[in-house]
Amino acid sequence: MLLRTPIDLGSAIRDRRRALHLDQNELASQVGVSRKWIIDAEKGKSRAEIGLLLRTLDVLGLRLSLDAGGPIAGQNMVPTVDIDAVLDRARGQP
Amino acid sequence: MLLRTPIDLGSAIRDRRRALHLDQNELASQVGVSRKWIIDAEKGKSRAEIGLLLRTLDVLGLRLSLDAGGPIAGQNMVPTVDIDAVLDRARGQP
DNA sequence: TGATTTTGTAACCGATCGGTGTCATATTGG
DNA sequence: CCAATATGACACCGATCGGTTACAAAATCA
Repeated sequence: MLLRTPIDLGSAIRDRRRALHLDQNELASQVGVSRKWIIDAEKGKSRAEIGLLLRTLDVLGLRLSLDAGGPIAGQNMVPTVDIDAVLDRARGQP
Repeated sequence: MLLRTPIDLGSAIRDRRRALHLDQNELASQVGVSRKWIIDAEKGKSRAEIGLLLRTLDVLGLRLSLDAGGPIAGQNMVPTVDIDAVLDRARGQP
């Protein structure tokens, strides 16, 4: 699943918690946070701490992976060329 | 790349920022945060807000994906069986 | 249906956030 | 070498965090 917003993350947490048949209290105590925090996180709180979120995903058996946005769906097309190398080569041949 | 800790995330942010030849000020203004925040985030601050982090990854053209931990490296082996279905079936045959 | 469990909301609190500004220390370029 | 740029660290501030407690609403189940 692709994560774009905190709401995506919250939904994933809630779905996974339910799939594992855990209530908010169980999850909270396993993660080491209050039930209030779980509620907010599942609502997609944008100011939630990354550390607590990572611990939550770990407890839920969810893995986060990071990679450069592909050219297909990428709204951030980034060239792979090494600009410095290109310039250095250009300067070497005046 | 696999993300386990906020430090992993911070390193990825720094590496990507440098690969794009952005300084901390450039990145900060594009993300809409202070340079102080970029410094802390790259250091792997565990209490950084998820919302700002997601915006940062977006600016850097990095994508986050989430999936259930596989059985190979998984320290959280979770059975796929639907316990409720199993129990319902058991009750159906007394 | 009634009883139990689960979930949502609110107020209060100390702790910590992120922004701003400044200065010192690398690091880079000529 | 010096100058310019980039990075790190610090103090100060208002805003907001997450924890706690309590109560109400909703969902679940016999």
